[in-house]
Amino acid sequence: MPHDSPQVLNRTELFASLDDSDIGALSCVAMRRNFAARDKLFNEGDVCTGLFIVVSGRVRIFKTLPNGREQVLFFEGPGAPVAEMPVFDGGRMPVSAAAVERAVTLFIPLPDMRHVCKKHPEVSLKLLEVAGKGFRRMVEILEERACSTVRRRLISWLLRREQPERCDRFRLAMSQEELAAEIGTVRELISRNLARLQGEGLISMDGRDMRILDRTGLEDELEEITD
Amino acid sequence: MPHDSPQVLNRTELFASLDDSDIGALSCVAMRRNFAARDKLFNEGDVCTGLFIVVSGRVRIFKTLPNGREQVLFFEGPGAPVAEMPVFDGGRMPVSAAAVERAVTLFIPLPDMRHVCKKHPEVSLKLLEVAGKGFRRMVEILEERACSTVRRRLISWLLRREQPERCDRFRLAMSQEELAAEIGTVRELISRNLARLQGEGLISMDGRDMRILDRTGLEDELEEITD
DNA sequence: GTCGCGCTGTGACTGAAGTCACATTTTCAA
DNA sequence: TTGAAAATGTGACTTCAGTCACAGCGCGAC
Repeated sequence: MPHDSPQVLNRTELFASLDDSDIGALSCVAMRRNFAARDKLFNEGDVCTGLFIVVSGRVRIFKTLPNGREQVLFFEGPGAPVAEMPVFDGGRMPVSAAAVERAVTLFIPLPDMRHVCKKHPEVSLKLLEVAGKGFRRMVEILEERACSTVRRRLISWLLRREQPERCDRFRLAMSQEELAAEIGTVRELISRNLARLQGEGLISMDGRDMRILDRTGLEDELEEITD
Repeated sequence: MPHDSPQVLNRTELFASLDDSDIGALSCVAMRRNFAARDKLFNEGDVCTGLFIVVSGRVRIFKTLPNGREQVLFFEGPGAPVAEMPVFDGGRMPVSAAAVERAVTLFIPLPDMRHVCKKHPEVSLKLLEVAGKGFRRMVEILEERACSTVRRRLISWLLRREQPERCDRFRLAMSQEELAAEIGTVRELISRNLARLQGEGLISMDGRDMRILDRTGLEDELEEITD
């Protein structure tokens, strides 16, 4: 059912500036692609044939390291473009992408995308904006990995993972293995550090049900100089 | 002497597609800025007011980590744009840049740059291409830092640092301190690892004069599985 | 129920990275 | 030349990440 694509595209930041006829044209070439949880959108090394727009669900962008471990780079939700960057430099994908949960996307083939960019310079500017954010995120990851302990990264993750204020209880939506990948370490260290945080009275946990007991205590620890 | 700017801009990949009148217009707004060795072009956190085009000399792009150490991200030489990425997302600079040696640049203010991009969609596409390369480089750095030892990174640096084939002798153009920053470690480990490589007969050194004795031996070691 | 399997907790160990302190060498300017 | 500052070499030590092995535990399939 491609007839609802215009509504979707309209709402994306990327194409917000396009008029109806152009949105319509885009909708015609955009292909709906559905993915089950954990399905791959593409793999590192794949030739880049176009970009995806997330319609529903979330997509995990990650890099598989030579030692077999994974480093999660981004999560993208509805409205966000995926794989936008390497589209324009002709190279292969440097990272992989997989659906976190069942996800729907629109796939826009590279030639069509180029065409839109030429016709609407604002779209290129938006893409550059997205690229900029991606770059900032990479710098952030590098910084975190370069001089932060697993404990700090875990605390930071615990604090950042929910936006609503008084949401100090939540359920871990993933295995410790997966959490480890996101933070850039191994399962055992997650287990140990969670246990230690619990022992120190900073959090409590029952299975995957977590509770933050001393939010300010955790925040304070992040403030301390890293050195 | 802004009259030679057209020649310079003409030769950059970024503006190669512009015609003479547009190059001329750009030249008029481009400001020549000279930097002595080690001068900063800009600092992390600076507001982004435009982009630089390197005319001569080299520029080092780096991130200062919270623990006071530096991680070098890129070196940019003549013709390359610097700080192109964050220009378009309105944010502040996430990284710093400094001249390696005496350097000349052209500074193009943000509004002018935006104007050029709107008028010449190809320039945006080129910028996206540059951004893509930058992203790949960041992934590469992340990969290297995440699962490579200092020894491997050092070997890799020794082998990659010169393109001509039979150039197994060369002079270290920087202090061990600076090399450490580039590789992402500290001086002492550089010193130790160089000493060890020498002890193993893989290289020899006399002060900063280096010689690669067993290139294939070094290459072989890089091949070995990282795990 | 109970068998099997994936997930989790933990102790013991290894090895790399980084810190500190200090000795030694180079460099370069007066 | 020489004297101070910068750069380098090195031993001893600490900390932390990661590995291995193995012991529960929870839960669904049958």
